[in-house]
Amino acid sequence: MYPDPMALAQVRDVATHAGVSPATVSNALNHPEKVSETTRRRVQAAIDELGYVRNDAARQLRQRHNTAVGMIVLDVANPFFADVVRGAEDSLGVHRRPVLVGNSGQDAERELAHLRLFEEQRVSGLLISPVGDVLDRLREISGRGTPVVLVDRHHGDDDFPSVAVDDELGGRMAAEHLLDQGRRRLTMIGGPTSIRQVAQRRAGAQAAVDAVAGATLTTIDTGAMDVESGRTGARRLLAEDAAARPDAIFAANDLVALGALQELVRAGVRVPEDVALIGYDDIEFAASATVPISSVRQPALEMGERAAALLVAAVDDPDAPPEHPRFTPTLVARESTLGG
Amino acid sequence: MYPDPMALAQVRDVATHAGVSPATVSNALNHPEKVSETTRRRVQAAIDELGYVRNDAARQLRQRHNTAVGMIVLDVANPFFADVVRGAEDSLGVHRRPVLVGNSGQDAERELAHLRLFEEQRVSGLLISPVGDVLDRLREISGRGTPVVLVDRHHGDDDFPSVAVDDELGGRMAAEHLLDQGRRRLTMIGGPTSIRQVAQRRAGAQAAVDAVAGATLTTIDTGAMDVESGRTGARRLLAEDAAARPDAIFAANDLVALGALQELVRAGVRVPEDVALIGYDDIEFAASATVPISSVRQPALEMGERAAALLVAAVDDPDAPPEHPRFTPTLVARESTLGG
DNA sequence: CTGAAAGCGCTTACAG
DNA sequence: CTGAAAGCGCTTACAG
Repeated sequence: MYPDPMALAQVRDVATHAGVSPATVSNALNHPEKVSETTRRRVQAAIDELGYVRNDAARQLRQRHNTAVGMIVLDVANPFFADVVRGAEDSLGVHRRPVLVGNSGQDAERELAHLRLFEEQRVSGLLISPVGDVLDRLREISGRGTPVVLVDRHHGDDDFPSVAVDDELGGRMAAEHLLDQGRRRLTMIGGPTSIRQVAQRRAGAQAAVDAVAGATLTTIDTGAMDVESGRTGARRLLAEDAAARPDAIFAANDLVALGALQELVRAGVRVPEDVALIGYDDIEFAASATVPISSVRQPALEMGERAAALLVAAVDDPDAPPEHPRFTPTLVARESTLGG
Repeated sequence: MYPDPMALAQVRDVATHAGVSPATVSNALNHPEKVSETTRRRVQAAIDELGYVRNDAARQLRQRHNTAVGMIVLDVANPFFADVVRGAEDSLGVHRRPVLVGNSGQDAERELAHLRLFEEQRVSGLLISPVGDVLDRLREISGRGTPVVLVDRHHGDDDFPSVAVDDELGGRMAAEHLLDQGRRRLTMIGGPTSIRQVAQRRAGAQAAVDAVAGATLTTIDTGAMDVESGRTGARRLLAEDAAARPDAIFAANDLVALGALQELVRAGVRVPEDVALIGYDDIEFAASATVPISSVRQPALEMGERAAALLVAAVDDPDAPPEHPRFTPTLVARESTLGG
């Protein structure tokens, strides 16, 4: 079906060219200390001359070991996850492990496809921030020998290590901050609520609201968590009766907050005077928005680094008890919630 | 060195379990039309029961063909490239080709490492926006049979297809817009200038400035193109004598523009009254900045889609003459350059 | 429609 | 330090 790649040089060609055996070529490449200086140089010269490029599939098949690590994230276009990935890459780079990144885009099917692909590739480990209901699937994969580390998520009964931030606490911090500013009619924008992060942040906010008499929390489920969803959510909110309108918005993440802000500004609604606005993640762009956006900060880089470290530990010792480090979110108050 | 993965089920186990031969298992999986309905179901049942997961390395070795495509981008954390990747993924997904993304992070060494890894993996093609001086390297790779498509770059004498935007035109548009607003002392912030995009945008801006008597263009080379570089660049600019200060900034991309804006606002410099500011790429966050930032828009999604299409075409017919579609940038004027 | 045999391109014991 | 032989787990002609 596809054109045959032209005849590439193989170990045996290199061997012939250098006047040694294939085994020696392989040793020169993989165990240089086993080969004499002279031979090594002759082999290298032959490699350069022939433009030999090792076939990784054959190598992996024989070695029964793939150094690469697979990473599946909710949304690569979200700067928060971009930073988590960067943290993992930095950490794994030290161990000379390439990171293959798969983007689920909050789509459960794409998530499954990536899981399958990575397992077929026999990656040495898997880092994942799950969208769908894949815990059973992950248990199977892990049971077959591929270590799994959960990123940005933790179940009490998890069989695998995880790195998480206390989302319930974060949600509570966001809501308490809004309440402290005198706001009482809160709305949360984001979704889908089936995503654990969203549900937990909402639960935390609900707890804070319940503790204050007369305070309320409603929800606008946008089904996604990008800038466009923020715009949609804000539009739905603006369609409501102005009198009943909330006086504070808790956006499930900063992308949503940015979209909501755009729409509010366009509609002439003043932030924070008419509506206070707080986001989540504290991505770089929150601070430089039209109105600088308050946010609940998560340590993205550190989370990625730590997750990678847990994975390397699990690869080295599959029987070690799983750790579940938990990071604490911090509130970053800016103009969008202050001085309203 | 690493713990042996436990004995996973293999085709022969599935075959035994289903009471057929390994060849039939393989056919059931890869050429279902060659296998009877009953047999196919028995095989599938055995697969499910044993939790068989195909070994991709063995498959690839035998098939001599990898469907995956490798993509190397300058900076995954830049929303512009995130969109280019998304465009490529959308387009390649239709052809059922997974995209493996490698991030060079504007680092020539990481770029080479990814090139080597992808070629060893025998990816069916390579999409790359090059950082370093890798054209010779790419010619070798392409000569060995891996089709290469250049993204966001075009050399007149390229042996491979490419997708590009006219950066010189974009640079000229940015500068002309600033000049039209009555600005005369322009500064470009970005870098390194060794990156072709930066050099060409600058050349275009220079041409525009040269056409206007009394207009000048200076450069602040920041060595990188992220938000932090924008801050650094603006700080260096603010350290200059206020009288000699430029009245307009052309940031090499929007991340740099956002960083510069942050620093200017902090220093109490008014945008656009004291200094006009224009960026490049028109990422989503430019429009929602403290002061909405003017920008030169590049069609990121379309570029990714088109590049992927060219790659698929090159895979299907390696001897087709390379195409070099070129997109036209468009100016998006916002508050940061208007009404100063 | 099904199966026996060969082979993809490496690396790994093992013997020398 | 070097090489002959075996084998990693699949898929592909080919024969039946």
